[in-house]
Amino acid sequence: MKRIAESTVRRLSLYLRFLEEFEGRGLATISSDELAARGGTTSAQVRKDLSFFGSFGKRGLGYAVPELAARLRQILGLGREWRVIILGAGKIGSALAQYRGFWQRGFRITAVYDADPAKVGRKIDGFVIRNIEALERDNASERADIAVITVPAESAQQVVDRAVAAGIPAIMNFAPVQLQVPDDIALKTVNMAMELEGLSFALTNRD
Amino acid sequence: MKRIAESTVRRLSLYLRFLEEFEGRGLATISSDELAARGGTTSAQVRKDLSFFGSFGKRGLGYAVPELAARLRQILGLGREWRVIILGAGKIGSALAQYRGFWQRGFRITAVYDADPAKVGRKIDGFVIRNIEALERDNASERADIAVITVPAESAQQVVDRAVAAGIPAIMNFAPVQLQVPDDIALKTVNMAMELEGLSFALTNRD
DNA sequence: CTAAGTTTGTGAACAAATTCACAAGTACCC
DNA sequence: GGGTACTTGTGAATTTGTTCACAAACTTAG
Repeated sequence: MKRIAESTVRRLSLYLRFLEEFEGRGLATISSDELAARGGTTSAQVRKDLSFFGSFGKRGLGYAVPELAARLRQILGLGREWRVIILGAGKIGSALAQYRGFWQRGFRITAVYDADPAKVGRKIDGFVIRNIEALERDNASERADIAVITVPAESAQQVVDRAVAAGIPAIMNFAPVQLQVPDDIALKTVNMAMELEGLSFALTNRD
Repeated sequence: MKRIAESTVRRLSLYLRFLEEFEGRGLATISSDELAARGGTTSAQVRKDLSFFGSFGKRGLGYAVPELAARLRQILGLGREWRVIILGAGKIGSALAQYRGFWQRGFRITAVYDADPAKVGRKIDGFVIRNIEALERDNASERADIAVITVPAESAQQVVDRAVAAGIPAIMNFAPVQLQVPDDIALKTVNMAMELEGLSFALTNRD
């Protein structure tokens, strides 16, 4: 298959969200124009994005809402459950552990780890915080799909190295650093400081 | 000035982080090659990014670390303090209110709001949670620069509408929805569900 | 002062992503 | 059944972003 741009994947994710909303309202079909208006893009963009994966619409009519939603879920790999562990039981890690929105889309948090002996053994939302020293051993049997990194910047690289060594194939990084991982590991970084600086730039350089 | 791509701004932010690290180690100069290696890009990209704003280097030598850092801070608008309010005192909002990393870069959290009467009046990290009904009134005198939206998806649009009506010119959105704002308002959305779906896609469609 | 060795800044070439534009289907009405 | 009104799917055109490649400028050594 042709390589798919990251921006395309993000938009598919958006489209799916809208489709689910329409599905809830019981609408049967939707046009690329309606999807586009909702997502702040153009109808041509919507059709091009979908065309990478096949042709799902009916000319003159549009797309069948439940079918397109099902196809997008399949494309995005949301037809299964993903096992997610959280590394770092600080403020952000704890907040994510308690966030219900993930469960809904098939992302199951299966464990929370921390390096601080004072935190290990305590509970967050039903999870007993485990010692990060046990990560490799635990993961030999528990096999997580995604590790969420919420440790301080200073220790993020060594924690991600451990996660990779333990065989975890995807990393979602919240630490404000650029992490190095092997090519075959999927990595996404959410850097709030960088986003704020983007706003700072926009506010400073507007006409 | 020519329009600057968002990707360029993100990289400037990265470069600045590295420069500050180098500054801390007392290094006097750095080449575009060294900066590039650190940020996972190319030296040509670094030079092109900087060239939009002027020419800061010395041929044969590289860039003076403290000077380039200062220029980048100026370009990104980090030479001043930004007043930030948090709208939504749930798990994520509270975690952000307590996060120290923002302060360091000049983003000062000045207030936390919530709509839930049970939360209003309580304290988070020294901030008394205010009633969101008071937003417009408060902001007439307090004039925040950036509003961080951490309310549930259902109420995010109405909250952002209020923030815009109150005269806040920049929005950082953590609610998992696509917000509509006027053209002259700066908006960044961090959607964790979407990032996770990106990882799901990567894990599903790798060779 | 000259020669050798670096490294910047930038137009030009290239690649990637988006938008255009239109033929080819489909539905609906009379 | 024929005509009208829509809407998709997709090559081609355009725009945007990245990489190349090299002259110009500077440093250092002798």
